[in-house]
Amino acid sequence: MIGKKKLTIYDVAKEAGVSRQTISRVLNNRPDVARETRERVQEIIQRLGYQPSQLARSLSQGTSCTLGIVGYGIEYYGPSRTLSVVEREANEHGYSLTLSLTHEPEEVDISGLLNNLVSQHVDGIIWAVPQIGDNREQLLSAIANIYVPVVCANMLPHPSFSLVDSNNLDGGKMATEHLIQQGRQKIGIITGPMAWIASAQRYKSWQTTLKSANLSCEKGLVYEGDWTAASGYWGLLQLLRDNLDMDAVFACNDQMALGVLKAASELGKKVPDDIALVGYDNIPESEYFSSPLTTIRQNFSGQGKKIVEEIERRIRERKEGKEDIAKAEIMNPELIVRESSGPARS
Amino acid sequence: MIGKKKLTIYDVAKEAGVSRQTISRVLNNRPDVARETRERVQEIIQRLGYQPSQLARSLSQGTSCTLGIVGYGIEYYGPSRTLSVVEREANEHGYSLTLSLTHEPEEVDISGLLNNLVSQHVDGIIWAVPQIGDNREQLLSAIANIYVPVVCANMLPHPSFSLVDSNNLDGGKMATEHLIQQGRQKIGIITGPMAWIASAQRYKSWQTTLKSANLSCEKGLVYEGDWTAASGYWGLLQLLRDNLDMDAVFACNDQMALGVLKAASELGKKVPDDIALVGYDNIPESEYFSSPLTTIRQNFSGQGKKIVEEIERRIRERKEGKEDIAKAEIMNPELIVRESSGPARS
DNA sequence: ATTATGTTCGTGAGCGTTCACGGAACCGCT
DNA sequence: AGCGGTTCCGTGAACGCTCACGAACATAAT
Repeated sequence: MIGKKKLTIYDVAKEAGVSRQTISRVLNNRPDVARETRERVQEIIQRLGYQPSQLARSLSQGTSCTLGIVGYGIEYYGPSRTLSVVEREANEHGYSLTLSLTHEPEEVDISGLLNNLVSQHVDGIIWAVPQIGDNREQLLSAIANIYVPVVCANMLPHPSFSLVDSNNLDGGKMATEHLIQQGRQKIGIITGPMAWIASAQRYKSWQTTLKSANLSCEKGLVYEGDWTAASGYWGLLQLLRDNLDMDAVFACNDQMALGVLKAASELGKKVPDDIALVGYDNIPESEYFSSPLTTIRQNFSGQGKKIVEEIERRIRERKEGKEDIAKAEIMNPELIVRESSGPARS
Repeated sequence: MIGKKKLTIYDVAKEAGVSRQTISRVLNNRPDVARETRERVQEIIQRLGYQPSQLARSLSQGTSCTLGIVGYGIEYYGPSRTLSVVEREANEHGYSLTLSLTHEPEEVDISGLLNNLVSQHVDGIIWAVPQIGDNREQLLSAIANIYVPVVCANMLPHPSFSLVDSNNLDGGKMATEHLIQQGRQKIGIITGPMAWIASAQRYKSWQTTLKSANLSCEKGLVYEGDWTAASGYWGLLQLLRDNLDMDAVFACNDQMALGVLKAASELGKKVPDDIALVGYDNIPESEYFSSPLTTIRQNFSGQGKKIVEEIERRIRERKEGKEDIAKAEIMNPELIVRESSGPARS
């Protein structure tokens, strides 16, 4: 259909022999149009295949029914799940999504990103980039010049934005306590990059939980990974070299746990007999690892729902002239027990 | 920054004591502006933090610098990789992305989806939903009413749209031939859902390759999975029950291959000694499976690049008044040999 | 001095909608 | 006949920008 021009409301009006405003009224289900006229217009719209321009509508109404979403790492399980759910929910609420991705989280021009979204008149912004390094500060200063509501995932809370997050402190605690309850005495940890707040929190929980159980949490039991299976593999090698008697590992995501399983098997260590293992995320594959993985499940789909609900609420309240207040919601993760954290060899 | 109104070009013009057109010229780097004026205006824009409305621009210029992308299954590795690369490339070419996802590919209103994108005046549409069931026919009839270029990933070619795909026939052939070369005699297959064209193609290649090697490809060697590790697990159980002497399996994605590994280990079958295994996709984890996975790598990042290049070309050629012709590009996958397909037990 | 050539800038119109207003036609009632 | 109240519909303006045109002025060429 090359060269065919887009139909406008005028074309429909001419065809129906009425004014553009009458067409507009039909399109928006307004009263003040005779039933006979309405039906005739609807028929013509149908026949011509006319589609009103959302663009012109946005300009005229001052609201675009579009949300901007900034994401990171959507090739990984958590972020892509969140994005998927957010899209579905947004759609259900009548919103389209404009997608921006940060590919290298460090050197990104956050202010430029957000301004770009604002220039497209998005009604709200979802910031789904995890807190890494100082990007929270940058975000805060960028938000200061923005007049649409912002909802974040995976940040420390702040009054300038709404927050929906999963409780990493709780998750880390559950994982560690579970290993202790299984009778493990020397529990190592393979963290994600420490610049990630999620990593830091899980690590901190591991530390405090061990401390209060009077177990060792010395530096030698910590390996900083980078979320990849490779780093889990090398992590276990190093931890075991330094701690021959280590009998459990908390891998801060499931991919690294996979690497741990591989390394253990190469070293002739049995999981869970010799080494108990807990992961994080509950990726669908984790149940089918060589030792089905005990892990922490985050409620990504619930998080996605909350995110959209929250942004919808703030947009609505603004429209009604209320002062919208940012809310924070921290969701609880859940321990999924499988075989990888079974009892120690007797 | 609640309540602050968005600045318009008029605000800047008033502040600078010139007309809106002069501001517009500065914004778009047009000539016909005195250097002194230009610098003064730029300074004022900076100081006020003025951001031109992309919306108004789109309406006025008839081009939005926005691409629509329809995706499916972004919680899986391939689609999310593609999306990520496409976003980056689009950005580099100055395009924003409007994201739509189909969550249940069967009952989706394709025409409505595309019309929705068109009503937002996207300059082009990327259809990144795999061919499943009769969605290609639906897509074709929807495209007929659309006047922006469409580029598809993972479909059978057609003159109505450009195509960037990975060669599944080749991939299936490489996998199967490799197993034959390794001396395997009875090679089963665990496919994805047969409604997916990708599944059907990989299956077909498996079949013809075996036939021309005079090996069995009977129905009993085929199990239709659903891409999940679970289906790989059950698939191997069933295949081995029906074929005690089966010595190799082609799992049509890496997740299912993981399930196969699990089932094999439970049955006491060694991989690759008793059963050789080849997967498909080369997900990052596959190297760390209990037996490092031989698999077929698709060049997702190359595909993403081609997709954006192609749509950019068609948009450009249209703008120049040329008649843009749809192109098709089928990229070759690559065999990655690891241990899971090693030689048979002597 | 006159004409041609640039340079710099402003004005009207238009992109495709919706909003706010007002007008015409009809009804029933006094 | 005159009045108020509905019901239905159309016109001007606005959203924020760009395009096409032309005006004003300065400079250079004849």
